[in-house]
Amino acid sequence: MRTERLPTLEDVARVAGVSRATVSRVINGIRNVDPQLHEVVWEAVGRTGYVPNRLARSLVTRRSGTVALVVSDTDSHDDDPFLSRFFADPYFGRVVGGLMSVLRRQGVQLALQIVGTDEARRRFVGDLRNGQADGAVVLSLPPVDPLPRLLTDGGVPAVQIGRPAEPVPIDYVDLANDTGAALAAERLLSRGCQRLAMISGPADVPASSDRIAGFRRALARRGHGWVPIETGNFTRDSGEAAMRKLLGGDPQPDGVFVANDLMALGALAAVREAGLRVPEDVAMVGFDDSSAAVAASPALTTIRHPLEDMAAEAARLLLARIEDPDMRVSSVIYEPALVERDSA
Amino acid sequence: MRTERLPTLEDVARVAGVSRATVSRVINGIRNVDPQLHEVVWEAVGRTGYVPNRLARSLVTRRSGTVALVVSDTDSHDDDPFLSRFFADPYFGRVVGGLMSVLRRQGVQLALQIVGTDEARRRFVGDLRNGQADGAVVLSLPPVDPLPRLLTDGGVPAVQIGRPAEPVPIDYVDLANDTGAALAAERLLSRGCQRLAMISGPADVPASSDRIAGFRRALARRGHGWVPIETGNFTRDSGEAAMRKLLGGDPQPDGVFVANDLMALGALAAVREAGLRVPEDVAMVGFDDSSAAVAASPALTTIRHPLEDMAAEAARLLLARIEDPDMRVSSVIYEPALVERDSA
DNA sequence: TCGGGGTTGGAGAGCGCTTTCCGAATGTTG
DNA sequence: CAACATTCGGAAAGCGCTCTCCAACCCCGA
Repeated sequence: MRTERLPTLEDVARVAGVSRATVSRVINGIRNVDPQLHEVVWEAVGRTGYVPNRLARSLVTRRSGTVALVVSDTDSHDDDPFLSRFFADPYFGRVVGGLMSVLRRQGVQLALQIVGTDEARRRFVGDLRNGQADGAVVLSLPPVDPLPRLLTDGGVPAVQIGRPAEPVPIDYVDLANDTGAALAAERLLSRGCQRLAMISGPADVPASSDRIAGFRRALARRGHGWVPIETGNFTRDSGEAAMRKLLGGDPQPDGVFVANDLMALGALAAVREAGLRVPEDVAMVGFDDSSAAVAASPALTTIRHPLEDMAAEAARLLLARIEDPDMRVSSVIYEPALVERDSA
Repeated sequence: MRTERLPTLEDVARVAGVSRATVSRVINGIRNVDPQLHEVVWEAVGRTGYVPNRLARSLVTRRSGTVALVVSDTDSHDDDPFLSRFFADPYFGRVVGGLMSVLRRQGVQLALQIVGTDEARRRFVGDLRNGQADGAVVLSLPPVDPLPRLLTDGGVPAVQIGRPAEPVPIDYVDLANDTGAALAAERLLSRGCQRLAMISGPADVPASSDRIAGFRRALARRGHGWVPIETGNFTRDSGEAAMRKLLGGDPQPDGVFVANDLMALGALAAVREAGLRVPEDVAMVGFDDSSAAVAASPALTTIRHPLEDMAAEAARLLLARIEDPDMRVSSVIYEPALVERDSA
């Protein structure tokens, strides 16, 4: 069976006794076709087991029925351990799941791309302009990423997940990171914590700086001034290290907002190591509501965000822009929620 | 910039003052081309910003430079909550990461597909035979899946991750699930547990039945007879329920092997609820070494498997089969390892 | 000087599909 | 019944590329 040629339009046409053009019309549901012929053609399609060749079709229509999910990284070469960690994190899968939930229904395919160099980005944009995919969902790893600009300049429909660090006229969906941080601050305050602190992510990534800003602003509004902030890099170990530093400081914090659950896991360990209890001595709220939050002990009070919904919206936005490239550039911001558990 | 046509081979040829054919030869690195012309052509390519149109190229070469990662489900229709859980699980991402680590290096793209119905499967195979992708990596969700057979019958290069439930002449990579279970059994035994039990996954999925068989066999070899086995479905809650049943039984187990970490989390809760301690009263070993294992309290002793490596090997296997479709069908089995932590 | 073998590069035929353009057939009206 | 509008289906021109032929040309020995 291997090498046998698949039936083409031509074959179906022959079987149905009509021309290629007619078969094409029937398959694509263009009216102007006698209902009788219509039926004859469909039968021939069934009989031959014909499956349209998407490649050939795309070549002429300039529509591929595919969108690309592009992970944009900088200077990453082949064995980037950071990338591998990125894929292992549920974040990636949740995005894919959210995208798929809407794309699938529209019969749109998802192609995955990683671009780690400027050359790769250039080719990627070229491929899209060549019709390889109809648009792109962008996942930026580095804080500042040239890709969104390249895409918009190239006239490629694109949606970014997460606010772009630099202003670029691109559609995006994002989380109200500042609101989430404020939620955390209020939680800590309302349980009576006096000496707050924060463990943040890298200050140059937007999600991170928004969380810092939101936390600070919420405290300021409640009359609290400066608070110590230690910077981690979203890994467990960096959270542990940061917490150690915080605990060694003066005053020792009695309430900590940690910018993601993974770091909070490390922070929890550091607190335990110091012989202190959570939440009695140090209250803690995380961010993400990852599976680690439930597994942690004590279970983590944290901030949940609807990543699947966000990704689904990104897909819808992208589809809309593909349909109408002149649509006004827009962004959709989702609100996070506090999940109360045992750590604060 | 939006609608401007991209340069084609023809354009490059005109700029370089040669024929289309020559440019094609240069781009594809076919010798037989005067070094001087070679240079002229490359310069023209640079000057025009030419990017080959993959679609057009694939149409004629019947090679797409793409492989498909297909998630095969049955009777799943649009909003399958199970599917969404599947994507949120690190399993999916780790597979993608592993695949990408080798595909990327070869300049091969990954396309993601979900097929939930027989019709979808049929079209999928048709698309592949039409050259949409050069091969497929199969991830089967249901215990028995018609897709592998369809693929091999259609002569489509394919590799499955995980042993197929029914014998199908398809390449696959798998984990020595039985060895992993045996490792768990030995650990429990060697710490002096007398009354062992197991919480398994659905008995009809191969990974699950292999773990059951491995566990039973290891115990038998050490002279232990029948042990109670409760069946869960790999979710946290099912693990909790199963553990409750086990604890209500007689004799009450003092050592439990749980077929994945997520269920172990639930089991841990059930033990705590019963007022018992882990590992003193009940020792527990999980499976997967997921991030939940570290976060759990006590941290889970568990079985680690090299999923990224397995996926990478799957990619290599697939590439090899694409290269040589007549290659002997093969499978690669990976050995798991015990990760000692606090629960056993 | 001529002919043979080996290179090079161009012309052109597709890959499988969509879609414009037209002629034929049918229906409608005065 | 002529004149026109309307519907329908076929022929054929591409979409951008690869690759098989084949003609032109080179170098060499006879």
